[in-house]
Amino acid sequence: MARAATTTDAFNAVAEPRRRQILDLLTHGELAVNDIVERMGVAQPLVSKHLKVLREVGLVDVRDDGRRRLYRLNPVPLKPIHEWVRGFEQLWSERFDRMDVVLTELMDAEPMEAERDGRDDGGDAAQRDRDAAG
Amino acid sequence: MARAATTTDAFNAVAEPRRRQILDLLTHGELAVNDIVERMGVAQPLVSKHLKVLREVGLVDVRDDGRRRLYRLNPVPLKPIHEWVRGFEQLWSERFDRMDVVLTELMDAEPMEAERDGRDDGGDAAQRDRDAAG
DNA sequence: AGAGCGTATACCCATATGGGGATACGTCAA
DNA sequence: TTGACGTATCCCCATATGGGTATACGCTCT
Repeated sequence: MARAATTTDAFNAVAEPRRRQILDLLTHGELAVNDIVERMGVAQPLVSKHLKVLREVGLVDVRDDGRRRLYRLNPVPLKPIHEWVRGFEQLWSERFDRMDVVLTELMDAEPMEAERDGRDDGGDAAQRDRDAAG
Repeated sequence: MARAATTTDAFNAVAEPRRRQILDLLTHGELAVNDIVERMGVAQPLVSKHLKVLREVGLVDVRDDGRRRLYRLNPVPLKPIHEWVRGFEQLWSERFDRMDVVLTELMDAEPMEAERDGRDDGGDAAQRDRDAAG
């Protein structure tokens, strides 16, 4: 075997930068292939291929408009990704939790946001038993 | 060219199911390669390879423990992913239109937080002008 | 019908991938 | 030191990929 088909799930579909870019573009609303081609500056066939992948994963919907095809974003398949990553969100905040050194590190590394507010939404894996760690 | 190197960014690293699985496992705390091998039931070299990728992307840290190597999760590189996907979060709720139905849904779907506290870190594309959509 | 535009496909290539098997390397146990 | 264990690497393969170019398909307009 080689690698799993990219067209399999959103995770793979989104792993490709150009595909992400397309999704970003579609965020602004429906776009015809050519619009995307222009905005991305890549060959049309390329765009069509990427769109195909996105279509197969369900990240975009198509609509015929005369001789054009309007693509529309369908963010729903991103949900699993969001959910999965969300499980780790607390970790990169809580990393402090039982850390000590880390605190220092963070202090001068990124003093910005992303920590306070003890949200414990649905972190499946994440905090389940991070105590088993130490 | 072929595809971009998987080792390039977290997006790619995480596109591989096994790699995600490893990260999930590491959620419970440090693990030696063999632990992972057992829990996943795949060949050891395979695991080592995946770990290498994860290492290169910074998703795991290694620590030497005698003849074992303990791997530890480092969720930080997931942040960009989280942030990117988060930009779409609203969309898959707003999809119905933009605020009407959604409001209701939000009400009883996630009464929690997750948006208040005006962190607007990386919501690049997403809501920028979803009004251009209609 | 014919011309032209917009898009999808087909085909070809180079390459990185995930996986397998064997093995080298480093560390601990005798 | 020798042997066993734990892990990383090496080499090999099949395959899917992203990209390029050419072309086929579909629709619109004249």
